[in-house]
Amino acid sequence: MPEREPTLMSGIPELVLLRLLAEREMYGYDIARALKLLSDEALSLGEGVLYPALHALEARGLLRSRPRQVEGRTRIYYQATPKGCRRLERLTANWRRMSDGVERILGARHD
Amino acid sequence: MPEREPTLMSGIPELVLLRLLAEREMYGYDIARALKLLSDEALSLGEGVLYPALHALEARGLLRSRPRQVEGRTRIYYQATPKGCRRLERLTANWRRMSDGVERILGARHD
DNA sequence: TCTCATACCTTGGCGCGCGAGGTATAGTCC
DNA sequence: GGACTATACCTCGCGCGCCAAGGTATGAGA
Repeated sequence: MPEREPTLMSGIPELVLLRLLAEREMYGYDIARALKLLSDEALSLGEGVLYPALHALEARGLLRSRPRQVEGRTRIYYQATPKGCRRLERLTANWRRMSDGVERILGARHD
Repeated sequence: MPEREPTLMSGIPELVLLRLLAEREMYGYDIARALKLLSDEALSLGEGVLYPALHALEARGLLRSRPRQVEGRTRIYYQATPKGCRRLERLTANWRRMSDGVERILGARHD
């Protein structure tokens, strides 16, 4: 299975989720709050993006989850696997490459 | 018609095309070469992206085209309209916002 | 009891990037 | 003349993945 690269762009959810979860365990609702805060609203993933993304990443072995009971509520904590961390490195490199490319085109005079 | 914003990401083709064509007239084949060169291969739009995108942008009134005969070949030159330029400004601002958001998340320690 | 915050989830639509494939002319090399 | 490359345009269909909308359930405070 060739593990297709995400196209040109989009794949931001995958990138940022792996980034957050490579550092510490978090649960869905928490992630949503953190993203909004950290990115100054720019990267708020709706729940219709967030949860399916988490499930898909787990199914691909990039995340691992465990449920925890906290104050009578069930939370599902996710965390990046080693495979997920390697994937994160690749995606980060892709992002930089692509982002630099856009900046070069936006920034320069081309006449 | 609310003229929907492109989602989270993706819309890079629209952004870079408008950027290039806001400055000077170019034709398809030329654009493809320029993008590869300027972005160091990172942003090479295949023809299956490029031409449909140009047509769509023209249909929306963001580009204007005129055919020219050069050395026995027909080239179709495109150029951004004023409306296209205004759109470019909006998209550029969106890109910065979103790009900064990603950088903030990639760059920081979150523990 | 009502509402708000917390916490999870699915479904359907559809935009759009992309690979693959198609047409045609001009020039070059043998 | 035939083959090949570069130039120059185009379309079609697949499918990924974003997103809005809607659904369930618990705990806390008014």
